[in-house]
Amino acid sequence: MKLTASLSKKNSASAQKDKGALSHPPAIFLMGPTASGKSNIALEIAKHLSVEIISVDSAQVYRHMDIGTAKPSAETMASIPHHLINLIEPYERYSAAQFREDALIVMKEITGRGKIPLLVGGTMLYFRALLEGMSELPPADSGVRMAIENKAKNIGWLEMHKKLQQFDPIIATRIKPTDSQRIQRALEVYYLTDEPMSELLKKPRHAYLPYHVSSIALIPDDRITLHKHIAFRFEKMVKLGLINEVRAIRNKFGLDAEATSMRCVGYRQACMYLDNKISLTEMHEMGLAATRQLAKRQLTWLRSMQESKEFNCFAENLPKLILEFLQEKGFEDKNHKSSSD
RNA sequence: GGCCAAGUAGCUCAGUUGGUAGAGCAGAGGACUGAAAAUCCUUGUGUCGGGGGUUCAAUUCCCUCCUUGGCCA
Repeated sequence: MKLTASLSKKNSASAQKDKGALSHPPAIFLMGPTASGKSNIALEIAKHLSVEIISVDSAQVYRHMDIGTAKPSAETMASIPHHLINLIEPYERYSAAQFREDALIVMKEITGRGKIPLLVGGTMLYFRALLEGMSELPPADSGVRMAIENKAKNIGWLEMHKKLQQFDPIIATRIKPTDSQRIQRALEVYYLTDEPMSELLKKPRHAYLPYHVSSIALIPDDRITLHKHIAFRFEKMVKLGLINEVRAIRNKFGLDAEATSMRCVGYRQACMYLDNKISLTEMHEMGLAATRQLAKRQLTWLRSMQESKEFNCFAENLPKLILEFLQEKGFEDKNHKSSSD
């Protein structure tokens, strides 16, 4: 129960940016690894501020995937507006770029209603896409991707990497010959645009975010406690019927283990179990490990973002401290509006 | 109680014809531009169950004890 750090890196540039940003409407970012208690804090904030919640979560965009993605309950969603949840079917595709687009629209709508957008989630790439924008690159093209994949099946990704080296040596040094996914993307961009991806990345990004953002990161100061929360939550999901949920989705849509949605933590392991690849015990163990690894990667993101930005970190689930922090930032409690300042 | 097998990294197990040991998984750290809950990189010293013996040298061979399985009583 303590504040680990309240870093606010104030260089002249960011101070200047702040001044300009004052005219912008406010927005709150609440980030944290899985099972860190983001949702509860968000609800606590919602009791005091006029907010609408935007989910920043690459798994909650899928419909029917409720248990394993820890979606808020129907009651919660009814009592306070939630956005960017249940957008697509499990066989469809979403992306960071799509998120940025969607989030900007929803944020504008919320602001238009005189409310504050509260962005809550653990998909740090999405947060970054929103904050820093994305380069102008072509969207995924399933035809091109399939062609690349088929070629790779024949000659192997190492050879594909060598190809990439010819088209775009700069990006090829950045991408490891083992990183099939990024090799595929870089080749895809080249085939679609006839330009090396590294050139396209040099051009200025669309980074416009007309909001005065206050960022909060929930960083548990004790990994063991986080792991306990993760274990507790995963077991709960299994008890609630995670495996049945996965079975139903696969029956309904005929998805195989290759589907992006079925690669989500928990879903992937449930698929392996349903395909008789692993036992039930192994499903538990592997699901837990995958969740821990996800949390670790999310924390890596948070640490690296912490170094580059104004960023306020809280150790534990401390609604009170966070509300105080938000009040310092100028947010007024809706329950006693006139009293403050 | 008798016989057999096994005890080596957090876990599962290799291995050393005697020169103090290494894989997978887990864990930790990192990268990250339309799949990101994805994809990928780096990272392995541990009384080789305890004690004793043989030996220049034992985790390895011998004896003994302990523990855990299995079989027989």
